[in-house]
Amino acid sequence: MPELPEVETTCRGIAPHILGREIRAVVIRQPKLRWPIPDGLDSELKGLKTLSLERRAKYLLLQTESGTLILHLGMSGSLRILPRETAATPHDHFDLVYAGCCLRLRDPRRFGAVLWTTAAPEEHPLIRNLGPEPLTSEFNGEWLYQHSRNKSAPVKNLIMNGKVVAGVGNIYANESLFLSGIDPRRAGNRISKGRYQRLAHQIKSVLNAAISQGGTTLRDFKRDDGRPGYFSQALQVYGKEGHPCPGCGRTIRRQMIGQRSSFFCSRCQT
DNA sequence: AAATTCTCCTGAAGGC
DNA sequence: TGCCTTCAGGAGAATT
Repeated sequence: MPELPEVETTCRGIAPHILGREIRAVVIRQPKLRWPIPDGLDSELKGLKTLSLERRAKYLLLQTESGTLILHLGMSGSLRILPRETAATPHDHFDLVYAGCCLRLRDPRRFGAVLWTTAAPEEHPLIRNLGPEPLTSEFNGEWLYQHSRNKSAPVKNLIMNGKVVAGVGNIYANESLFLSGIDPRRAGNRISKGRYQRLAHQIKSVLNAAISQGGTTLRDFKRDDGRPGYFSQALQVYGKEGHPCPGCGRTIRRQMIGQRSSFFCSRCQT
């Protein structure tokens, strides 16, 4: 599924094709995504230039002269650049047609979103309350420590809470907790500042590593999207129930935490 | 306020 | 081979 690194990879891969280019047409084949694709988007967008494409959390912000298109890939979404508007398959819900290419959203499970705002995107309700980007210096162990003092819920919930830090999904939450030796079930307010510093460091480290792997898949935008990308080779615990822990050999456990599958080693993670 | 539950949807996987 | 059931998963909304 597209987590932050894949969204970042998508952003970098697509931007060169659409920056500065004019949107010639909009095709909406299936408006029923997580929220309906707004009516009248075609007349709204037609003729506008794409000024920038940026990632915020797992959102992509496509800015034009008169507003911003907010895209989210949900858990099965993918964006591709096609040389031209070609025949659509059943889950190709949305196209932005440019003069020289077509940007197409495919999303079988339709958890994604295409929204439009004419206000500053950082003020949009979906963006406004997001915490800092995990790869910025604003996000660090001190930040996690400060935001965990009144949280008795598991630390895994804390780092997956977008108001605390934006865009850390299930895979990277599991991985970073393993790499920092923290039990995902441990209450947020029962973790020392030093351990939070290690955790913040590992979150950055694992996201950066995955982004650089995503970079190697850049050319492969046609890749089917349901399965993990190349970074799956580097996963230590995610999806590894029953496998030996890479650190100590004990069997990796799986347990639901906050309605999410969690994988960990009960010897290495305390 | 914090924590938990519900919800959207469909491909994949498992059972028989 | 094929049908039926179950489940995962991002994240906002509703509920406790």
